[in-house]
Amino acid sequence: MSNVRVRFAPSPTGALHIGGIRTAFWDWLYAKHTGGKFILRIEDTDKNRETADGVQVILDSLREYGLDFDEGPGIGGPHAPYVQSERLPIYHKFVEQLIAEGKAYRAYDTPEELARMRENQQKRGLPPGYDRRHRHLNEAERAEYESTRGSHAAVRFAVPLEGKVTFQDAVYGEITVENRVLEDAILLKSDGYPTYHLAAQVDDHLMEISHVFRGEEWLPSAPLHILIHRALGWEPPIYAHLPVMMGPDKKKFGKRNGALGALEYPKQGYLREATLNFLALQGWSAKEERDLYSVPDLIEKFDLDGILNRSPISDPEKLLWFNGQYIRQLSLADLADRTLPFLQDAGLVGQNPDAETLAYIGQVLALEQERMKTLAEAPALADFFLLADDEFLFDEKAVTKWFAHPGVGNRLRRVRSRFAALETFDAASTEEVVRKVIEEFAVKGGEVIHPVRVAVSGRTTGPGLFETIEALGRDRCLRRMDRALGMITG
RNA sequence: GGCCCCGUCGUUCAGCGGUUAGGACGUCGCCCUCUCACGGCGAAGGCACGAGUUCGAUUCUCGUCGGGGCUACCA
Repeated sequence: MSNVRVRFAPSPTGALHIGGIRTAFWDWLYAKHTGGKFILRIEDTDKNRETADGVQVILDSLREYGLDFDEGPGIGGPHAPYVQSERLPIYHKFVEQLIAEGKAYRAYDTPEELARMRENQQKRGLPPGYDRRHRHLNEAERAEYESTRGSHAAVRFAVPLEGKVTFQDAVYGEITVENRVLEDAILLKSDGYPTYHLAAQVDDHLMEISHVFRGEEWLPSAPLHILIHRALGWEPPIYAHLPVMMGPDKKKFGKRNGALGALEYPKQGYLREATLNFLALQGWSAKEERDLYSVPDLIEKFDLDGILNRSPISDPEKLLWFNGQYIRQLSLADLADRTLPFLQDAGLVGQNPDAETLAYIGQVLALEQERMKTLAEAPALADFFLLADDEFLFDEKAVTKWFAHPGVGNRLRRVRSRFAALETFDAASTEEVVRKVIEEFAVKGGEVIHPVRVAVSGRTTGPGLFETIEALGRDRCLRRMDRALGMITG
C-alpha cells in the first residue's frame, strides 16, 4: 500500500478543457502506477465565475474518459466534504489562527483604493503590488478601520520580509525565490470565501495529499504556498508543476486557439483511448521511441521522471493519426457500437435498427474502418450504402469523368445483364464477370471498373469495388446500374 | 517593466562529452492496387547564436537572442 495521494482540483467554471483532462489523467495514472489514491476536489471559491452545471460537467468529463476517483463529491471519503464551499468554517479557523499568531492580518482596503495604488505605482514605474499599508497599523488605526470597514475586511498573509524559499519541484528541480518578491496575498476574501492560496493549502494538508500536480502557471506562487504551509506548522506536499499545453499559435491552449472542451472530442468522433494516448504524450515521455500506449501500458510506465519541463504545442494532426490507429484496432462489434450514434444523427439509420440492419452496418463498417480517421466521418464515407437506390447522390465530377466515355453504356449494360444472371452473387463472382467483360471489349480495366463503381456508389473513391458490390447485394446494384444507365451519354 | 521557467527537424519525443544526431506526425517520392485508404520502402528537414570549460561539445558554464508563465479580494 502506497502513501501516494494525488488530487485533481478544478473549478466549476464551465467546460473542462482538454488540458484539464491531461492533468486529471496524469494524476490518475500516477495514483494507479503507485497504488495510491486519486481524489477529486471542487474548488468553488469564486462565486462570480461559477457556472450552474460546472460540477456536473467535471463529473461527466471524468467519467467520459474513465478517470474514476477514490474520494470526492458524490462518493465521499475520510476527508469529506470535497467541495470547498462546504468547508468554509475550516478555512476560517486556520485564518484566525494565523491572525492570532501575527502571520496574517486584516486589510481594509477597498477595491478602489487598491486600483488607485496600482495606478500610482504604474505611473511611477514601480512594480505593481500591495504595499502592505495595513500590515502594521497601530491599535487606534486598526480600531478605527474595524469600526468603519470591519465587515468587509480581507485577510492577507504576512510574508516574511526577509529570507528566501527553496524547494524541489518534481519537474523543474530546485527553485529558489526571495521572499521580498512575494506579495502579501489575500487569504480570505471580504465575502468570507478563501482564495486558492489558502484553501488549496489547507485542503492539501488536511486531505493528506502527497503530490500536487498542477499547471506551470502556479510555479511563481509555489513559494507562497510553501510559506503558508510552514506558517501553519505543516510540511508542504511534493509539487510537480506541469508544462502548459500550447495551441498552434504557441499560446496557452484554450478555447481561443482551438482547444475543445473535454466532452467535445467524443462528439467529434475521437475515441477516448486515442485522446488519452495523445494527452499522455503532451509533455511526458517514457524515454523511448514509441507513440502507441494503451492505458495499462501508461499505468505501468508513467512516472514523475518522464514529465518534461517545456511546453508542447498541441498538434491536431497527430491526434487524428492516433484516432485512426485506434479505430483500426477496434473489433467490428465495438466499432459498430460506437459509430451507430453518428449514423443515426446523420439520419442514415433509424433509432431502433433491427438485427438485419445492424448486420448490414457491420458489413459496411468493415469496409470503411481503414479509411476512418474519426467516427464522425462515417456518415460521409458510407452514406451511399445506407441511402435508397434513387436517393444517394452522384458526384458530378465522377459522372462527367466516367459516364461520357464512348461505349461505356454498352459495357455497363453487359455487366448488368451478367450480374442479373449470376447464380451466386458475391465479390468473387462479380469480379469474374467484370474481368470477363473487360476482356471481351478489349479495354483497360478501369474503363469498366470505374464506371461500375460510379454507378453503384456515385463516387470514384471508396472500398474495393467487388466488396462494395457484395455488401450492396444484387437488387440494389441492378437498380443503381439502371439509374446510372439513364444518365449515360457515352 | 519586474520575477520565474524553457530552447534538438515544421510539430513532438529520444539523446544525457566522442553518434553517419534516432523514432513518430506532417510533407514529398516509390511499391502494393480497380479508386480512396491501409500497409511497406525511401527522401527532404534540426542541435537559436556567441563566448568559455575540455583533447573533444547537441550534451557542462555564462551571456545574447527567442518563446512561455506569473505579476487580481480568478483559479
